[in-house]
Amino acid sequence: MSKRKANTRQRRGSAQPTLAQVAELAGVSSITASRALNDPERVNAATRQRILDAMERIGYVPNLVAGSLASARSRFIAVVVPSLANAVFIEVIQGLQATFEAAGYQILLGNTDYDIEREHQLVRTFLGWSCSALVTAGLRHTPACRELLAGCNRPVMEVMELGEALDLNVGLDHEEAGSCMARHLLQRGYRDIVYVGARMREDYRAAMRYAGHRAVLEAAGLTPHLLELDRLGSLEAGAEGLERVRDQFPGAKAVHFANDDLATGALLHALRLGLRVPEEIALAGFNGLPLGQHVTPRLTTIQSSRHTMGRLAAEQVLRCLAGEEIETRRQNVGFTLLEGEST
Amino acid sequence: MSKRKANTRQRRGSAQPTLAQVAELAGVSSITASRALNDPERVNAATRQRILDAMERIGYVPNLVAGSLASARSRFIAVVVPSLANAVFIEVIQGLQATFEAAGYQILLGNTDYDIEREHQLVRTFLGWSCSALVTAGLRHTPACRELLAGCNRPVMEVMELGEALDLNVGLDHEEAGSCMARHLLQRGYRDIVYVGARMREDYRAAMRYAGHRAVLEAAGLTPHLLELDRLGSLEAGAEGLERVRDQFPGAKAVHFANDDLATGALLHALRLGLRVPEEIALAGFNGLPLGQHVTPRLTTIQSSRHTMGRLAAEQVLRCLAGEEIETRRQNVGFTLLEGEST
DNA sequence: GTGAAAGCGCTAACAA
DNA sequence: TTGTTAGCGCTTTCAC
Repeated sequence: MSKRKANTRQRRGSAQPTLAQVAELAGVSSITASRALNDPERVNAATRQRILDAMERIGYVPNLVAGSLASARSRFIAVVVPSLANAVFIEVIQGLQATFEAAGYQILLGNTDYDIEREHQLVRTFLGWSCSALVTAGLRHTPACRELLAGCNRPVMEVMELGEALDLNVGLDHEEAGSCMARHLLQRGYRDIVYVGARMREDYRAAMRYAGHRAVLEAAGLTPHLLELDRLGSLEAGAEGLERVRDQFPGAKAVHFANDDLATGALLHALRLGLRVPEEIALAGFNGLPLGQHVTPRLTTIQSSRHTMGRLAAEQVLRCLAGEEIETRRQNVGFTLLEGEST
Repeated sequence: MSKRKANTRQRRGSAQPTLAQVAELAGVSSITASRALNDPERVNAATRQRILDAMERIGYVPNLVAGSLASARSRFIAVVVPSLANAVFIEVIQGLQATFEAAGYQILLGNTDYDIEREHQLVRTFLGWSCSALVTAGLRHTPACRELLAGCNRPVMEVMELGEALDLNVGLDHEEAGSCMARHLLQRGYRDIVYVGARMREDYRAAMRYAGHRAVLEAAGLTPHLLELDRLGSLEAGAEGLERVRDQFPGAKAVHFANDDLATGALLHALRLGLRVPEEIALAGFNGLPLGQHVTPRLTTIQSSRHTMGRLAAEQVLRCLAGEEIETRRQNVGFTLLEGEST
């Protein structure tokens, strides 16, 4: 055969400097260069400095994809939420992010738009990225998704509500929160009470709160009234809710809204209409968003600790990843009734 | 030597089914199984079905890390924002996410907490993940970060403001927005005007708006007054801002706030104090958040289109990734003055 | 339409 | 403290 024709076929070189090049420049093997980054203590200080200098010199950026493939772990935490339009999820994400990023983990964010099929698909994708753990908002999944989560051999954290969790669980009891507010309204003397929800098949935690609300009213011998809006919670929807309550339930004295967006929207709308709150109509919400606490009258609502929920969830997952023994796999962050002047 | 002792050292098997196993079960080679997923047209329909059945049967989840390493591309889009506490960034992210996810890309979200060193670090990390493109909020980066972005050979999109961008740019002219509001206030007859910002070294776009505001006032022969708060914008901070303006600038007739959170906080606080708006004090904001449009009086503000900004940015990046020729690398989404009753 | 071989860039395991 | 070797699971290239 003619000239030793190298059998190296063309390979798309990303043209990025590699660890091997760093190692060569520093006069060490690539594993030593690797250790200089990932396990600095195990490398001689002078050697390490030479390696770091070499990296600097050629502009080395570690290829994390290759590292993950080799080590079969990534520093990704998958976070799956149903919506980004709701401040509540954003705050949970903030709590998660601050804690995970401080520990060197990256968040891989997925938005299901309240579609559990989409959730399943996102979970598959994230598992395909070898994420270290998964955090999902809520306990409801498709059977296939549950199976995937149960068998993935990674910490799985379900936040927001409490219940039969797959693995770890941080949240609050929404039914109890609904009851709490209903009891408050009864205690204030209201009898004609309407609960207003928005897309409760999707926002099923609002339906749980309604269940608690309803149980209290029924136990008191009252008829629960329900109005469901066909759009997600917003100030706009709250205004519409108030209009429709006045139309469909003219005798209503109090309205228990599924969340603060709705309740504040209704409250601001009432002020616009010149309705006296709570004299003519009392309004209550859920979440304890800052907004409701800045309007006059202040909104009566239930304070949930979203940031804490995120932080606790992240801490628990990190503990799990560190191999620590987890004693309490379920944590109840509770809630507080904020009595404003709107009831 | 004794028995053919297999020289296979223990390797952490992730124990997950692999494409090779799928292929074996389906009686094809692994590359065919790969094509059944990534390039279905090139595989015989019956064969493809056999492969998909096999995947289903053994619960195959594609290892995207391995795929990315082999192909040197991921379906990640890095998105770097300075804060998640600000609704504005959330809405841009929503616009980006909806568009990118629909095109099969995942968002890798980074939060710099207004620290451009942290931004640099995040950009390195994301490049290490072979992200397909990067989106950053703003044009300000460390020199090293600029260099990294300029040389990374991927689409780089800078959103929020307009200017000397590295590659692609979608945003609005903040200086002009500040001028626009200042002109509005002058036109309404206000002369004693205070601009209230919050941490403007970090939120430098607020400083740009102030520059526009200031230029208009100076051109009109008026003295610009500035009050800077040492915390990020919030309803709470807005209330404090109003207090401090009344204290430090007793003659002030109008307050131009750097954003709607501040302005609405001030407006709600004024209502609480029983101050008449705009008779005793006029208040204006920036962003056009729903909140300001639901209070009475409605807040005069500037509407920016965050969702559109995100969508346009994503569309532009996708076009770039598809290899299309980009004619306009800079897009101005503009803004609209919303005249409420607060001025 | 399908397959064989090579290797993406890194790290685990073992060895010195 | 450092190095050798193998291979993570997939896709590219080239060949049929």
